[in-house]
Amino acid sequence: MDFFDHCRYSVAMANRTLQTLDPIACCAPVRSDVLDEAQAVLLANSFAALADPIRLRLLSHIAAAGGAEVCACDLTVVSGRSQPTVSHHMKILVDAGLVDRDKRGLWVWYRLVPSRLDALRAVLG
Amino acid sequence: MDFFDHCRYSVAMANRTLQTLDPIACCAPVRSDVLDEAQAVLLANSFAALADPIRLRLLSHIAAAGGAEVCACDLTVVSGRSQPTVSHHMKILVDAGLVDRDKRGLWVWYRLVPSRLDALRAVLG
DNA sequence: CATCTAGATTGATGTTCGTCGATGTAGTTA
DNA sequence: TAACTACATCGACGAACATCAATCTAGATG
Repeated sequence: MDFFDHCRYSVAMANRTLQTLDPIACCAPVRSDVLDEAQAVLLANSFAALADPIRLRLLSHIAAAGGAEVCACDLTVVSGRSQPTVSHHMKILVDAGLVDRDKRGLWVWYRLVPSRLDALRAVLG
Repeated sequence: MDFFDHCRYSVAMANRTLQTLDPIACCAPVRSDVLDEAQAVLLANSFAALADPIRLRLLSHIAAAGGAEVCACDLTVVSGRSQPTVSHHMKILVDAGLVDRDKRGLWVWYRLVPSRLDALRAVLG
């Protein structure tokens, strides 16, 4: 089975007409991607920050503050994890640009970065 | 430093007025989350499917087909990975509900599930 | 100065993940 | 039937991750 058999098969099996498409483009083994390697790595890193239940709940808690800031001292209770673990997860959220960190005196305050979430939403649209 | 000192400190340091807010709500150590544990686990699983550069490029390639289907046989070249690795990643995308799988004859065809991506977008908004 | 406190960092441990060669399986071809 | 093909699964390996006790650091307090 050669290249054009492959094309014909795809047409028959997909049960669609391809008259308006270039028969070469329809089966080209290499197609130019929307995402290049570098973009994919950056985006994957952002989504990885969201790929943990604890971080999602921490983020949700901060988001629920409605633009106000949330004290780090409350987050251990919210997440049910130890202080070092919460600190670790918050660092990941801050590094991903999803949350801003501000230390004032002994306490650390976090607030959402809505533009960063908007950017991720745009990627999914 | 007691509970109310904590409140006063937060007010002073945040340099914001809190007249319109309940002083107890402002510093409540436990606040009801938007996401409960179960929701967070489910969502984290979906985002984890997007948290890999290879999977993002595979998804992007399928999305670039504009609603049409893409043959699995093209994806090894697109991703630059071995056939078992691609199969592994596509299973994760299918299990996450982001992609539909259809085997016809010897070939497997994938297509995007836009509603699933929309659902994730809604979570970020 | 010494003491106390909130949070970051370190180090160690068990788990999960990405990867691919080898093999299995369903479907096609001759 | 036997040979071939496209994809899935298995098994193993190294890398990355989540977790927390112990420790460090910066800032406040006395």
